[in-house]
Amino acid sequence: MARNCRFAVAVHVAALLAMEEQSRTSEWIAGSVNTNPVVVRRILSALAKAGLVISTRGINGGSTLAKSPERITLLDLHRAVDEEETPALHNQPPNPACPVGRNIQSVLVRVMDRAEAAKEAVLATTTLADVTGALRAATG
Amino acid sequence: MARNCRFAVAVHVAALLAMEEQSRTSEWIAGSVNTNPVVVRRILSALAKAGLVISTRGINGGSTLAKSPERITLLDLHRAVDEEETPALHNQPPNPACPVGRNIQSVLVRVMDRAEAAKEAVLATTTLADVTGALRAATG
DNA sequence: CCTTTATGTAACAGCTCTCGTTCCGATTTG
DNA sequence: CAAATCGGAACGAGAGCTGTTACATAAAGG
Repeated sequence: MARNCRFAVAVHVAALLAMEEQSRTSEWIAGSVNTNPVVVRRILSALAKAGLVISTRGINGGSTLAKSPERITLLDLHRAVDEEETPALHNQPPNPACPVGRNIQSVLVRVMDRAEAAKEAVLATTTLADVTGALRAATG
Repeated sequence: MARNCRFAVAVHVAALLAMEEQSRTSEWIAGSVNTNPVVVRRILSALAKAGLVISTRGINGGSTLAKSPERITLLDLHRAVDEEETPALHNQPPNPACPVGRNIQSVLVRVMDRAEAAKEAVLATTTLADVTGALRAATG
Protein backbone atom coordinates (compact mmCIF):
# COMPACT_ATOMS: atom_id res chain seq x y z
CA MET A 1 0.00 0.00 0.00
CA ALA A 2 1.07 3.53 -0.51
CA ARG A 3 1.74 4.53 3.08
CA ASN A 4 -0.71 6.98 4.60
CA CYS A 5 1.07 10.29 4.99
CA ARG A 6 -1.92 12.50 5.73
CA PHE A 7 -0.92 13.05 9.33
CA ALA A 8 2.58 14.13 8.33
CA VAL A 9 1.17 16.55 5.77
CA ALA A 10 -1.38 17.86 8.27
CA VAL A 11 1.31 18.67 10.82
CA HIS A 12 3.42 20.25 8.08
CA VAL A 13 0.54 22.41 6.85
CA ALA A 14 -0.50 23.46 10.35
CA ALA A 15 3.08 24.33 11.27
CA LEU A 16 3.37 26.51 8.16
CA LEU A 17 0.19 28.38 9.03
CA ALA A 18 1.32 28.76 12.64
CA MET A 19 4.54 30.43 11.55
CA GLU A 20 2.95 32.76 9.00
CA GLU A 21 1.21 35.98 9.83
CA GLN A 22 -0.87 36.14 6.68
CA SER A 23 -3.41 33.86 5.12
CA ARG A 24 -1.74 31.46 2.68
CA THR A 25 -3.01 29.76 -0.49
CA SER A 26 -3.00 26.02 -1.08
CA GLU A 27 -0.56 26.56 -3.93
CA TRP A 28 1.92 28.35 -1.65
CA ILE A 29 1.61 25.57 0.95
CA ALA A 30 2.02 22.91 -1.73
CA GLY A 31 5.34 24.51 -2.61
CA SER A 32 6.74 23.66 0.81
CA VAL A 33 5.12 20.24 1.09
CA ASN A 34 6.23 19.44 -2.46
CA THR A 35 2.92 18.09 -3.70
CA ASN A 36 -0.18 19.10 -5.63
CA PRO A 37 -2.39 21.95 -4.34
CA VAL A 38 -5.42 19.67 -4.44
CA VAL A 39 -3.75 17.31 -1.98
CA VAL A 40 -3.21 20.26 0.34
CA ARG A 41 -6.82 21.36 -0.06
CA ARG A 42 -8.01 17.89 0.90
CA ILE A 43 -6.04 18.13 4.14
CA LEU A 44 -7.21 21.70 4.74
CA SER A 45 -10.79 20.62 4.18
CA ALA A 46 -10.47 17.97 6.89
CA LEU A 47 -8.83 20.44 9.26
CA ALA A 48 -11.58 22.97 8.59
CA LYS A 49 -14.28 20.40 9.38
CA ALA A 50 -12.51 19.81 12.70
CA GLY A 51 -12.53 23.56 13.41
CA LEU A 52 -8.76 23.89 13.27
CA VAL A 53 -8.37 26.16 10.23
CA ILE A 54 -10.49 28.70 8.39
CA SER A 55 -10.41 29.00 4.61
CA THR A 56 -11.79 31.74 2.37
CA ARG A 57 -12.30 31.72 -1.39
CA GLY A 58 -11.71 34.28 -4.08
CA ILE A 59 -8.96 36.81 -4.62
CA ASN A 60 -6.88 37.20 -1.46
CA GLY A 61 -8.31 33.88 -0.34
CA GLY A 62 -6.41 31.23 1.58
CA SER A 63 -6.24 29.55 4.98
CA THR A 64 -5.31 30.49 8.53
CA LEU A 65 -5.39 28.74 11.87
CA ALA A 66 -8.71 28.95 13.68
CA LYS A 67 -7.08 28.70 17.11
CA SER A 68 -3.75 29.68 18.62
CA PRO A 69 -0.95 27.09 18.16
CA GLU A 70 -0.87 26.55 21.93
CA ARG A 71 -4.44 25.24 21.78
CA ILE A 72 -3.96 22.76 18.94
CA THR A 73 -2.45 19.37 19.83
CA LEU A 74 -1.06 16.74 17.49
CA LEU A 75 -3.93 14.55 18.62
CA ASP A 76 -6.36 17.13 17.23
CA LEU A 77 -4.56 16.97 13.89
CA HIS A 78 -4.40 13.19 13.95
CA ARG A 79 -8.10 12.77 14.59
CA ALA A 80 -8.94 15.33 11.94
CA VAL A 81 -7.21 13.53 9.06
CA ASP A 82 -7.05 9.84 9.98
CA GLU A 83 -10.11 7.65 9.97
CA GLU A 84 -10.98 6.44 13.43
CA GLU A 85 -8.80 3.40 13.18
CA THR A 86 -10.83 0.46 14.32
CA PRO A 87 -8.29 -1.97 15.70
CA ALA A 88 -7.22 -4.18 12.81
CA LEU A 89 -9.20 -7.36 13.33
CA HIS A 90 -9.79 -10.41 11.18
CA ASN A 91 -11.15 -9.87 7.67
CA GLN A 92 -13.45 -12.84 7.95
CA PRO A 93 -15.12 -13.46 11.31
CA PRO A 94 -13.41 -16.38 13.11
CA ASN A 95 -15.14 -19.70 13.54
CA PRO A 96 -17.82 -19.23 16.24
CA ALA A 97 -17.83 -22.97 16.93
CA CYS A 98 -14.32 -22.68 18.41
CA PRO A 99 -13.99 -21.29 21.95
CA VAL A 100 -10.97 -19.24 20.91
CA GLY A 101 -12.50 -18.03 17.65
CA ARG A 102 -15.69 -17.05 19.46
CA ASN A 103 -13.99 -14.75 21.98
CA ILE A 104 -10.64 -13.68 20.55
CA GLN A 105 -11.93 -10.48 18.99
CA SER A 106 -13.39 -9.00 22.15
CA VAL A 107 -10.13 -9.72 23.97
CA LEU A 108 -8.16 -8.13 21.14
CA VAL A 109 -10.31 -5.03 21.04
CA ARG A 110 -9.77 -4.44 24.73
CA VAL A 111 -5.98 -4.57 24.43
CA MET A 112 -5.77 -2.59 21.21
CA ASP A 113 -7.97 0.15 22.66
CA ARG A 114 -5.60 0.50 25.59
CA ALA A 115 -2.57 0.59 23.28
CA GLU A 116 -4.17 3.17 21.01
CA ALA A 117 -5.12 5.29 24.01
CA ALA A 118 -1.50 5.29 25.18
CA LYS A 119 -0.35 6.47 21.76
CA GLU A 120 -2.96 9.21 21.65
CA ALA A 121 -1.99 10.35 25.14
CA VAL A 122 1.50 11.11 23.85
CA LEU A 123 0.16 13.00 20.84
CA ALA A 124 -2.08 15.01 23.15
CA THR A 125 0.92 16.29 25.13
CA THR A 126 2.51 17.97 22.10
CA THR A 127 1.02 21.21 20.79
CA LEU A 128 1.52 22.93 17.50
CA ALA A 129 3.43 25.59 19.43
CA ASP A 130 5.87 22.90 20.58
CA VAL A 131 6.38 21.90 16.96
CA THR A 132 7.07 25.43 15.74
CA GLY A 133 9.42 25.89 18.70
CA ALA A 134 11.38 22.83 17.67
CA LEU A 135 11.41 24.02 14.08
CA ARG A 136 12.78 27.44 15.08
CA ALA A 137 15.42 25.76 17.24
CA ALA A 138 16.46 23.50 14.36
CA THR A 139 16.62 26.42 11.94
CA GLY A 140 18.87 28.29 14.30
CA MET B 1 -6.55 -0.71 1.85
CA ALA B 2 -7.30 -4.21 2.83
CA ARG B 3 -6.58 -3.65 6.48
CA ASN B 4 -3.59 -5.45 7.89
CA CYS B 5 -4.90 -8.20 10.13
CA ARG B 6 -1.67 -10.13 10.60
CA PHE B 7 -1.37 -9.14 14.24
CA ALA B 8 -4.90 -10.28 15.00
CA VAL B 9 -4.26 -13.61 13.29
CA ALA B 10 -0.93 -13.99 15.06
CA VAL B 11 -2.54 -13.54 18.48
CA HIS B 12 -5.31 -15.92 17.48
CA VAL B 13 -2.87 -18.59 16.31
CA ALA B 14 -0.63 -18.21 19.35
CA ALA B 15 -3.60 -18.42 21.70
CA LEU B 16 -4.76 -21.61 20.01
CA LEU B 17 -1.34 -23.20 20.40
CA ALA B 18 -1.15 -22.03 24.01
CA MET B 19 -4.41 -23.79 24.85
CA GLU B 20 -3.61 -27.04 23.06
CA GLU B 21 -1.46 -29.77 24.43
CA GLN B 22 -0.54 -31.29 21.11
CA SER B 23 1.13 -30.00 18.00
CA ARG B 24 -1.45 -28.66 15.55
CA THR B 25 -1.46 -28.43 11.75
CA SER B 26 -1.96 -25.25 9.76
CA GLU B 27 -5.17 -26.73 8.39
CA TRP B 28 -6.58 -27.28 11.87
CA ILE B 29 -5.63 -23.75 12.88
CA ALA B 30 -7.13 -22.33 9.69
CA GLY B 31 -10.42 -23.90 10.68
CA SER B 32 -10.64 -21.69 13.76
CA VAL B 33 -9.28 -18.56 12.10
CA ASN B 34 -11.58 -19.15 9.13
CA THR B 35 -9.02 -18.61 6.40
CA ASN B 36 -6.67 -20.53 4.08
CA PRO B 37 -3.95 -22.76 5.57
CA VAL B 38 -1.30 -20.92 3.55
CA VAL B 39 -2.23 -17.69 5.30
CA VAL B 40 -1.73 -19.43 8.63
CA ARG B 41 1.60 -20.84 7.50
CA ARG B 42 2.79 -17.38 6.53
CA ILE B 43 2.07 -16.17 10.06
CA LEU B 44 3.63 -19.29 11.59
CA SER B 45 6.72 -18.76 9.46
CA ALA B 46 7.14 -15.23 10.83
CA LEU B 47 6.59 -16.45 14.38
CA ALA B 48 9.14 -19.23 13.88
CA LYS B 49 11.75 -16.73 12.63
CA ALA B 50 11.15 -14.75 15.82
CA GLY B 51 11.70 -17.90 17.89
CA LEU B 52 8.14 -18.01 19.20
CA VAL B 53 6.93 -21.28 17.64
CA ILE B 54 8.50 -24.46 16.33
CA SER B 55 7.14 -26.24 13.25
CA THR B 56 7.91 -29.72 11.95
CA ARG B 57 7.10 -31.21 8.56
CA GLY B 58 5.84 -34.57 7.49
CA ILE B 59 3.36 -36.97 8.98
CA ASN B 60 2.48 -35.93 12.53
CA GLY B 61 3.91 -32.51 11.68
CA GLY B 62 2.53 -29.21 12.94
CA SER B 63 3.41 -26.31 15.21
CA THR B 64 3.80 -25.71 18.94
CA LEU B 65 4.87 -22.77 21.05
CA ALA B 66 8.61 -22.47 21.56
CA LYS B 67 8.22 -20.77 24.96
CA SER B 68 5.68 -20.85 27.75
CA PRO B 69 2.71 -18.46 27.31
CA GLU B 70 3.87 -16.47 30.32
CA ARG B 71 7.07 -15.57 28.47
CA ILE B 72 5.45 -14.39 25.21
CA THR B 73 4.09 -10.85 25.15
CA LEU B 74 1.80 -9.28 22.59
CA LEU B 75 4.71 -7.00 21.71
CA ASP B 76 6.71 -10.10 20.73
CA LEU B 77 3.88 -11.15 18.41
CA HIS B 78 3.45 -7.65 17.03
CA ARG B 79 7.10 -7.26 16.15
CA ALA B 80 7.19 -10.72 14.62
CA VAL B 81 4.47 -10.10 12.05
CA ASP B 82 4.36 -6.35 11.42
CA GLU B 83 7.04 -4.57 9.48
CA GLU B 84 8.99 -2.17 11.61
CA GLU B 85 6.59 0.66 10.97
CA THR B 86 8.65 3.64 10.07
CA PRO B 87 6.53 6.59 11.14
CA ALA B 88 4.40 7.53 8.15
CA LEU B 89 6.22 10.49 6.66
CA HIS B 90 5.86 12.38 3.39
CA ASN B 91 5.99 10.36 0.17
CA GLN B 92 8.03 13.02 -1.58
CA PRO B 93 10.67 14.83 0.49
CA PRO B 94 9.47 18.32 1.44
CA ASN B 95 11.02 21.40 -0.10
CA PRO B 96 14.47 21.84 1.49
CA ALA B 97 14.45 25.52 0.58
CA CYS B 98 11.70 26.12 3.15
CA PRO B 99 12.69 26.28 6.83
CA VAL B 100 9.65 24.23 7.77
CA GLY B 101 10.07 21.72 4.96
CA ARG B 102 13.73 21.30 5.82
CA ASN B 103 13.14 20.31 9.45
CA ILE B 104 9.60 19.01 9.79
CA GLN B 105 10.49 15.37 9.30
CA SER B 106 13.04 15.17 12.10
CA VAL B 107 10.56 16.80 14.46
CA LEU B 108 7.86 14.37 13.35
CA VAL B 109 10.07 11.33 13.79
CA ARG B 110 10.84 12.31 17.34
CA VAL B 111 7.18 12.60 18.31
CA MET B 112 6.05 9.50 16.45
CA ASP B 113 8.78 7.44 18.03
CA ARG B 114 7.58 8.47 21.46
CA ALA B 115 3.97 7.68 20.56
CA GLU B 116 4.88 4.29 19.13
CA ALA B 117 6.94 3.49 22.22
CA ALA B 118 3.94 4.22 24.42
CA LYS B 119 1.81 1.86 22.38
CA GLU B 120 4.42 -0.88 22.50
CA ALA B 121 4.77 -0.46 26.25
CA VAL B 122 1.11 -1.41 26.63
CA LEU B 123 1.49 -4.44 24.37
CA ALA B 124 4.52 -5.52 26.40
CA THR B 125 2.47 -5.69 29.60
CA THR B 126 0.10 -8.32 28.22
CA THR B 127 1.30 -11.91 27.88
CA LEU B 128 -0.16 -14.77 25.93
CA ALA B 129 -1.10 -16.29 29.29
CA ASP B 130 -3.19 -13.21 30.02
CA VAL B 131 -4.98 -13.70 26.70
CA THR B 132 -5.76 -17.35 27.30
CA GLY B 133 -6.92 -16.46 30.82
CA ALA B 134 -9.35 -13.91 29.39
CA LEU B 135 -10.51 -16.45 26.81
CA ARG B 136 -11.19 -19.07 29.48
CA ALA B 137 -13.05 -16.51 31.57
CA ALA B 138 -15.20 -15.54 28.57
CA THR B 139 -15.91 -19.15 27.66
CA GLY B 140 -16.69 -20.47 31.10
C1' DC C 1 12.12 -47.29 -1.95
C1' DC C 2 7.59 -45.55 -2.04
C1' DT C 3 3.50 -43.52 -0.24
C1' DT C 4 1.40 -40.35 2.70
C1' DT C 5 1.12 -36.15 5.07
C1' DA C 6 2.57 -31.77 6.22
C1' DT C 7 5.38 -27.53 5.93
C1' DG C 8 7.80 -23.73 3.01
C1' DT C 9 7.28 -20.62 -0.39
C1' DA C 10 6.75 -18.70 -4.99
C1' DA C 11 3.42 -16.80 -8.13
C1' DC C 12 -0.77 -14.70 -9.33
C1' DA C 13 -5.35 -12.34 -9.26
C1' DG C 14 -8.64 -9.41 -6.91
C1' DC C 15 -9.52 -6.05 -3.68
C1' DT C 16 -8.88 -1.67 -1.26
C1' DC C 17 -6.52 2.51 -0.14
C1' DT C 18 -3.66 6.52 -1.25
C1' DC C 19 -1.91 9.94 -4.05
C1' DG C 20 -1.37 12.90 -7.89
C1' DT C 21 -3.74 14.92 -11.60
C1' DT C 22 -7.34 17.12 -14.48
C1' DC C 23 -11.47 19.42 -14.67
C1' DC C 24 -15.29 22.28 -13.54
C1' DG C 25 -18.47 24.85 -10.51
C1' DA C 26 -18.85 28.26 -6.71
C1' DT C 27 -17.27 32.30 -4.39
C1' DT C 28 -14.94 36.63 -3.49
C1' DT C 29 -12.83 40.99 -4.89
C1' DG C 30 -12.35 44.75 -7.86
C1' DC D 1 -17.60 40.87 -16.05
C1' DA D 2 -12.73 39.19 -15.13
C1' DA D 3 -9.38 37.18 -12.15
C1' DA D 4 -8.11 34.34 -8.40
C1' DT D 5 -9.03 30.90 -5.23
C1' DC D 6 -11.34 27.21 -2.86
C1' DG D 7 -14.41 22.84 -3.04
C1' DG D 8 -14.74 18.67 -4.68
C1' DA D 9 -15.80 15.03 -8.23
C1' DA D 10 -13.57 11.71 -11.22
C1' DC D 11 -9.92 9.01 -12.89
C1' DG D 12 -5.54 6.27 -13.33
C1' DA D 13 -1.26 4.54 -11.40
C1' DG D 14 0.88 2.25 -7.83
C1' DA D 15 1.34 -0.39 -3.62
C1' DG D 16 0.07 -3.61 0.03
C1' DC D 17 -2.81 -7.49 1.81
C1' DT D 18 -5.35 -11.63 1.36
C1' DG D 19 -6.70 -15.81 -0.58
C1' DT D 20 -5.66 -19.36 -3.83
C1' DT D 21 -3.07 -22.69 -6.67
C1' DA D 22 0.98 -25.14 -7.44
C1' DC D 23 5.07 -27.39 -6.46
C1' DA D 24 9.35 -28.60 -3.99
C1' DT D 25 10.98 -30.41 0.49
C1' DA D 26 10.91 -33.17 4.48
C1' DA D 27 9.45 -36.68 7.91
C1' DA D 28 7.33 -41.22 9.20
C1' DG D 29 6.02 -45.87 8.29
C1' DG D 30 5.57 -50.01 5.72
